[in-house]
Amino acid sequence: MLEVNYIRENKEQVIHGLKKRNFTAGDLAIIDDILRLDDNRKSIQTELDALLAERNALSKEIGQLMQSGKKDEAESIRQKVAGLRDEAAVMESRMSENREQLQTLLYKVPNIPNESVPAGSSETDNEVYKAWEKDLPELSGEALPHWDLAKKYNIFDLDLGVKITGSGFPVYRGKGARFQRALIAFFLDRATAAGYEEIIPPLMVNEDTARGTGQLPDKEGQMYYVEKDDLYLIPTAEVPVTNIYRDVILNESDFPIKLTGYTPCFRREAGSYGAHVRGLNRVHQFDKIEIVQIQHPDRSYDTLQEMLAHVGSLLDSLELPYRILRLCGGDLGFTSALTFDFEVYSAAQKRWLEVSSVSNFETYQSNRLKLRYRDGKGTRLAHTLNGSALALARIVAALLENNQTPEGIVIPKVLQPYTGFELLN
RNA sequence: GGAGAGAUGGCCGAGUGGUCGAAGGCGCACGCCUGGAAAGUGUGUAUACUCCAAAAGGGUAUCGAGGGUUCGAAUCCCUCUCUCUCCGCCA
Repeated sequence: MLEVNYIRENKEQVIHGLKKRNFTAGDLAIIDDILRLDDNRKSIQTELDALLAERNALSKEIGQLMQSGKKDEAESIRQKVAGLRDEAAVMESRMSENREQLQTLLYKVPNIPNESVPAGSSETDNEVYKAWEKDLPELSGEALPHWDLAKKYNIFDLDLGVKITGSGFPVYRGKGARFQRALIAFFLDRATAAGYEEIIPPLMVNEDTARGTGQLPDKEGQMYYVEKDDLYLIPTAEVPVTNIYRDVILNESDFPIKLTGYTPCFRREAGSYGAHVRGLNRVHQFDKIEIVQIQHPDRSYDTLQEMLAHVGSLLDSLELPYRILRLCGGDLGFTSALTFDFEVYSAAQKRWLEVSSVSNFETYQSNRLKLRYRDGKGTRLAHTLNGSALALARIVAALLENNQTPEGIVIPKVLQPYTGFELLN
């Protein structure tokens, strides 16, 4: 979330940013509400602190009087302090009420979009940041979508997943399973080669962790929740991996922190059906390799570019045609300041599939995480960034479709050492 | 799951109602000492909020978390979480 002081000092900028997220004049009233509550909080605190200071001083006096045997004097002060206590109790409850209200409002304010974020209300307004310059692959009339290819070559089975679990839980088999494992290993190797530390995190997280990266309270319905133990299944490795640095104070020399993690990802994605979401296009469980960086605020946008280049190089290696979009204000995630989406072209479906999302959260997550660094004068919030590198299910879909031949599916060269076969048939 | 013990600063560890944001040690930083180092020695070394135009300097809170008793809580009481030991179960 945003810091109140930031909102106070950059009010015009904040309002400008929220407008880009299509806040109406009515919605924007929240900003003044926040500032008013914060003013209120300050004045209550000043009053309360003074009261407590007096109480502490008098209490100390009582102690001294008691020790020197002046019981009567102590008794009279004691009565005075008892009154102070009641006053303080009232003020404390006003204080906590006020703090709760303020917190609730702050949770409702999304991150301020970066200057470069285009205006717009939906995904159709996203800007093509880097187009695909070469020709798009064309397949013959017999080309099959990946769900048909999966049946033909026994790569994955969604019906079997329904039997075992429910819809949207694919079962990968044989060479399909091996292909999956090859992609994971390839992506992890490339990430570690690029200097990211490999992490295997827990797949379930507690409430504090889910709150730290912003899944709570905004996206509660997206996560599977294990009620008995009060745990959430992770929707992305971003959640447990970034939270490694929750409540941490770094030194400037620690930057950049680069982490990567492979995990299955669980998403409820309630209420989406149709041709659009067939096959692997949208499932409840999929594998993803995530890259996370924690960086000095002055360098986070360079880091974002570095991460874009990393994801791009993976797609280049896999010989997949892709384009990069800069998300508009209306499509930008709640916690993000700037997000680039990578889309891969699926020749059989004749559409672009989102395979990666790379974002700079600036201080929005770190404020919740209390992730700071020392800069000589005091502590400041660090910047957090993350990106998929890459999400498997849709990459698999695109590779199956684009690389299909009458003999089988051609495995990209870079993956062959991992699969042990050149043709998936 | 059952029984017991415990949770104090970056780390170890003292502290059972007032003089405790907290002894002592380690670590770290800076200085002295030294040809240089080690040893020795001196000083400093949490976070958040807040007051002040700012600096300096005040104030408040924080001893796992939350609540309570009290004029006053690291210390007493309650609830929760976590850790350790033993037993049970188990990949």
